[in-house]
Amino acid sequence: MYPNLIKHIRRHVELNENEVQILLNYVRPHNLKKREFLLTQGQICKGNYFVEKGCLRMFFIKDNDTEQITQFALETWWLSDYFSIADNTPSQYFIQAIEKSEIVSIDAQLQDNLLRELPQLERYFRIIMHRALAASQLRIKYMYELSKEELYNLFTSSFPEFVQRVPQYMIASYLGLTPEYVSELRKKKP
Amino acid sequence: MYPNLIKHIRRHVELNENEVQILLNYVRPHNLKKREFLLTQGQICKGNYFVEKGCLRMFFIKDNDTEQITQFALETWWLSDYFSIADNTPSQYFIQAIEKSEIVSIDAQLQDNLLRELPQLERYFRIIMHRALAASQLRIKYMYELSKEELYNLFTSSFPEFVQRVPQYMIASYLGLTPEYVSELRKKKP
DNA sequence: CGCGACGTTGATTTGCCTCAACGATTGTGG
DNA sequence: CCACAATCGTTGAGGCAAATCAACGTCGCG
Repeated sequence: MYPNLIKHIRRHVELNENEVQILLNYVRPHNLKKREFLLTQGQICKGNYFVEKGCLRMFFIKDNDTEQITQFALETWWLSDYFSIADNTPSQYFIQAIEKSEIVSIDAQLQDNLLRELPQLERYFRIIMHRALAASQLRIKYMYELSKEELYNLFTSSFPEFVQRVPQYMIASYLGLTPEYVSELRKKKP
Repeated sequence: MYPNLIKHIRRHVELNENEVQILLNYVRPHNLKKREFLLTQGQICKGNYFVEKGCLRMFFIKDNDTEQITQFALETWWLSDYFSIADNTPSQYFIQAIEKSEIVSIDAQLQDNLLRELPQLERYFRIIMHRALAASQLRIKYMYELSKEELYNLFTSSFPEFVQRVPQYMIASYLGLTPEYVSELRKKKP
């Protein structure tokens, strides 16, 4: 049951079999088909989502009616609208499965109870949030530092397997450039 | 002693007088003059910095030798290179006082011991990291969503008092635009 | 006073977008 | 299993937001 989640937690804190059972009372499975949604704009984001298997994207709609992807999540990544969860405010985002996916969620309402029962998870989630924040800081640095072309080259050489897995226009969207321009860049250096 | 820090922690978790004393064993004051540095590029970031009074900026140097500001920190904000702390790797950043400032730091090496002595701080820092991550997600959304002009207008109308406090070229740098262009925007709508 | 830090102005350039049109591939209902 | 429509990627022409470059005003401070 959720081997990736349990393994991931145990990489950071202790969790015996009994405690695993307690945890399981608080989590919910979501088996998603390709293109199925976990969250849509206007809803309050109710969960923190862990990818057991598959792949998610988070995006919002810009004024010109195009989708702007802000996050991907692969196996063992957590994904959520942390602003909506923190302030209990309607989300601006959609979260959608890019492919058939197995997701585990922890309900935001119940998370406090869970953390009271298993206090070591305070530590686990602190570490997870810390790492996510580090990643976010680095990403912002790249956005300031690199041209669109450099961003594209860095991303494709850092995640070659991922680039195979998802359509090109999603990579383009995530990097903040147009599909047309990605095409131009690909022609440039094959 | 550090009234803002204690008050800030107590806004999120319980902390009695005895526990405050324990905390004080782990924190260090830094009284900074204007332009003094807490961190310079190449050092491993050793602390998480809380602004009791004053104002910090974090920046790195781009290839064209210009300073790129990535973060400001005002009173009651925490600031650090979370990547350098997490991976114990040399920082790419400088952290500098913009004005005379009183900073409190928690040493990264000792933080684990502190958290073992005061486990409720696991919760406090989880919440802090969560909020910082929410802010970072929102900022990335704005970077994708808004033009430079809209970014500038949003920032100046959101933080009018802060805009008075720091030189204009720093605002420009943080928003990723040139001082010349800020000048043009200011002329446009006074 | 004079020098360095800060802001402004205008001319020119460019990275990347927009728009429109056209292949190639995928998948789906009849 | 084929027809045909989406979906996805490519190409080229033209345009614009914002950068670069250079030069000059101005203020505060040692």
